[in-house]
Amino acid sequence: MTVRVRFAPSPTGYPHIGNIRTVVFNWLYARQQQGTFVLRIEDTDRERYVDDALHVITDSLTWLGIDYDEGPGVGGDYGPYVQSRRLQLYQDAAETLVAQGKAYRCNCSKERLDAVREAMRAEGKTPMYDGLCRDKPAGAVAQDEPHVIRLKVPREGLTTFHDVLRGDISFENALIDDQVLLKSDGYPTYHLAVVVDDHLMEISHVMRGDDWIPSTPKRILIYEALGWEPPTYVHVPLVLGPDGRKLGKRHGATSVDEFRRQGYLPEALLNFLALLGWAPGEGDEQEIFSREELIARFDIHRINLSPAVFSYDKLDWMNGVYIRNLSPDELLVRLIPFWTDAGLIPTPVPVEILRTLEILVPLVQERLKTLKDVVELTDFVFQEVPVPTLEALMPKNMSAEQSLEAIRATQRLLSGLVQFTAEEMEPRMRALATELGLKAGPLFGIVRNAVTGKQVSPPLFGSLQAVGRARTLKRLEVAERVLTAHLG
RNA sequence: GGCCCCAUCGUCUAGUGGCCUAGGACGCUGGCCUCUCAAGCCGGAAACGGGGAUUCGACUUCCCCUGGGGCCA
Repeated sequence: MTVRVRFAPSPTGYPHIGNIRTVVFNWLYARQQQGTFVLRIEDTDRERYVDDALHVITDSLTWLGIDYDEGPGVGGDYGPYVQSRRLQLYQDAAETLVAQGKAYRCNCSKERLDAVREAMRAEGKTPMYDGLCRDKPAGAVAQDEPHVIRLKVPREGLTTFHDVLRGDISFENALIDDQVLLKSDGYPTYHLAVVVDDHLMEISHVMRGDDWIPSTPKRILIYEALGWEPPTYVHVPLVLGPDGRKLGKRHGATSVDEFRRQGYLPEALLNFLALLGWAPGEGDEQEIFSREELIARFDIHRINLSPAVFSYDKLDWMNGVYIRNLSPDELLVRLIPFWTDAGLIPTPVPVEILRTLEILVPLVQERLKTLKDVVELTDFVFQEVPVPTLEALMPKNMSAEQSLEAIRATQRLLSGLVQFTAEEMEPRMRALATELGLKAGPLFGIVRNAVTGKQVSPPLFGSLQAVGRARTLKRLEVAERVLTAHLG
């Protein structure tokens, strides 16, 4: 059997990271089985429609490297792939069921439905439609008067479906409402549209969050009424926030686009998501997987059953691993947008600044958890730094006189260098420390504070090289003045 | 509230009756390295929710409870 799976988002905004994890599972399965991955847009809820959401969705998928074989923009033999252009198909399906007596027209008013529900609730029962129109003779509600079409759900028995991961799951029909299939405006309800589309698009596996389990019997009943074979269901666990609740807006960064802007690498995010609820097992302890390895090794039968908490800590670690594994050239390319977005460098990047960036990249590579971290780490190269405080210039056990002497000696040393490079500086500065009777640490610390304006910086001499001789000396002068002023 | 799903370190997980004195990873933590911070290396603390049943033997099978989550209202 050919595997055909789909991602069917509503165009209501940025795809959510929890849903994307499920998309990753679908996509990995499709690629591994050499099946087809379909993108379908479920836009029948016209009120929630967000303009341009389609692009947001496809951009997110593209960025993550999730490609699709059929869908809006790429075509396919099962189109259209946008539900609002398939309305006739849903109407036909609903009318067929009415003609066969498996569904019926219902013209109950909203007021009556509310009253019915209220009454049932008062009795302590689950509010459901009472079936008034169900028992009317066929044709009692005319086709041209406002009405909805409801499914005639069996009043007794069980509806059972098979889930690949959990086995058979059953629900009592008596608890399932005579669900509306077609609304009075001719639009399908969500479940009817999905069933019709999945069937017509020959979707073989429906892999979705397990929060959909309770609605599955409704769909099975529609399949049965239409005489169609349901797909294979794989309900995967939800992704939870750190508070143990279904991951949502309240948990901060949750859209793919936000992760991109925060400086996560798509390959790291993909790796991380694939491991949320899945592991290779069999004693294998590998955690870093390339895209190809994930495709080859993914196994839907090994998807965990329990929900997984999204760990930003682990994602940060994994992102750092991926950053360290990049070549310096590749890292530079990925870093540039973050420098420009922060306003530290102009676009396009002038050649002399590019040289500086090339110096910086190896210095920051193993210090980055996210690409965005580079901004805070290297801003001193592109901006003025604050005047250093006295404390910053006076390490413990050092007097102001000693500090001043150290800074003046450093100024002389750096001005005299033939080449202003880290390689030239380091051995001489170490020798200088010895001459001054200091350890390297305190001396370097003074210079670091004076030139970078920070207690913590990338390796000192590379940083000085990036700042350049003129500005380095200027900043040392400022520090010198701070100390002379203090000494009066 | 009704129905449904789930249950190994704080988190992600390995484990499918004896290989478990429960393994790995993140995080936390002690140390080494070291110009700061990282990275790297070595070490540590940290879990089978509870009770029955099956079995010579249960993390692993079954039942109940508890807990968490979800859907509907």
